[in-house]
Amino acid sequence: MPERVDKFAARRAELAAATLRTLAELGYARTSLREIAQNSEFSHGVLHYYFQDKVDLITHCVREYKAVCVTRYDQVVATAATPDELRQGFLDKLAQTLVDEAHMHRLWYDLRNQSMFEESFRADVAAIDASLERMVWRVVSRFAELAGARLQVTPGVMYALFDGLFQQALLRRLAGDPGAADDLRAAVTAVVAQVVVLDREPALG
Amino acid sequence: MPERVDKFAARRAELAAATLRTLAELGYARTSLREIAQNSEFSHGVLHYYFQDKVDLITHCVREYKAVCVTRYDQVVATAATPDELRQGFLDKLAQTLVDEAHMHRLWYDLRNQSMFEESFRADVAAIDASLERMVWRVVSRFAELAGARLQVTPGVMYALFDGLFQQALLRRLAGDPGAADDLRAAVTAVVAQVVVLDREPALG
DNA sequence: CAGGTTTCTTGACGACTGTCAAGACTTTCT
DNA sequence: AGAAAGTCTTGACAGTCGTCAAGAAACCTG
Repeated sequence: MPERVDKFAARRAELAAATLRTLAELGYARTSLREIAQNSEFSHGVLHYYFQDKVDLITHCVREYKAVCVTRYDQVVATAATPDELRQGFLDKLAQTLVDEAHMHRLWYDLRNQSMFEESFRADVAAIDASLERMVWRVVSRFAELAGARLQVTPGVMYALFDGLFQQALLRRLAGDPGAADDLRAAVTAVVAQVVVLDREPALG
Repeated sequence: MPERVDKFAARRAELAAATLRTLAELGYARTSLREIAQNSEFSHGVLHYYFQDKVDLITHCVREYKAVCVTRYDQVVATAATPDELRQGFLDKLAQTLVDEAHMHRLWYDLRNQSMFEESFRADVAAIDASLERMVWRVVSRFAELAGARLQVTPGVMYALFDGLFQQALLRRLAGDPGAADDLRAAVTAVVAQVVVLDREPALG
């Protein structure tokens, strides 16, 4: 039994990977099951053997996607010993993933947007969004700790700010703007400078 | 001739309105020409009489959408005489449009996301994004002027921050969260407090 | 090797898509 | 009035879609 279920799970993961590739390439609106199958080594019928229907398939993919994303900066957070080291490491990874995984990021925004229309995605998307928020908060709060500073905004606001900056950078990047990554670094740096305030130095009177 | 072209333009606008209604309701992925026609008083064939194809139709709608959005806060900016008045008026309109026009906003995010996949939308979407950026900047720079304060971020960064906050609020609002609007007001207020700094009072040492 | 189970392919179904041409209806013009 | 131009409907086309059932192929177990 355990071997059977492992093989079954492995196939599911294989097909999920093909689905994610296709979604990242074409977007949700133009991704079909036959196209997904062509991006795998199987035929289109097998998808209904491993997944109940299209929503089940995509939901499963979104959940897998979560695990990958959420740990992106954990290494940096764990090893950085100074605020500068943490900021540099974070900005490096941020700029790198903007460039290297642009297609996956646009997929995430696509699916998050679908959840505004399709009730069925809403719960999973909200859970991932919350995970990303915690991820950002881990980075920023650790930075404040190392810098001996206080944070002037809540985790939710912090995440929204970073997400807005990243999304704008992604739009520019996908439009071919070569300065997108550098500008993102500068923007994040500037915003952090406003929002992270040294102890005993309140921002506004 | 001028009457003819007016009538033609009026029909185009009428069909464009039906298209926007449909897109706001179903999202880009599930909007078909027949569905659009059913939301108008005409049959599906007429769309190809007034528009070249589906992309032409949607592009035209996106351009019309722009004109509506971009002037949302102009009145408030023009009439507000104090920083508090401007902030109150801006926050009121912001919270109101979040609730009243949630469907149109999710459509905008949907189309902006499509531009990450479809080259054909990219130029129009980028133009609208730039207009929105200028709109935000008109509000914020006027606020700084009234308050005798300096802005610590660029227009692009400012817009990205506001957009990120608004998008998170929209997600929560569409998920049924009744506190989304109030939290958006609080978040924007908090961020502005960090980013708008009184003259001769630099933010960080 | 035979028998049964799991896995995968094939082909079909009804429904839906964008597009377009043929023609009917309406309006305008002479 | 009739002719012409503009407007709109209808129905069809070639595709594509998600889904599923029938059966082939591969695999494991006896």
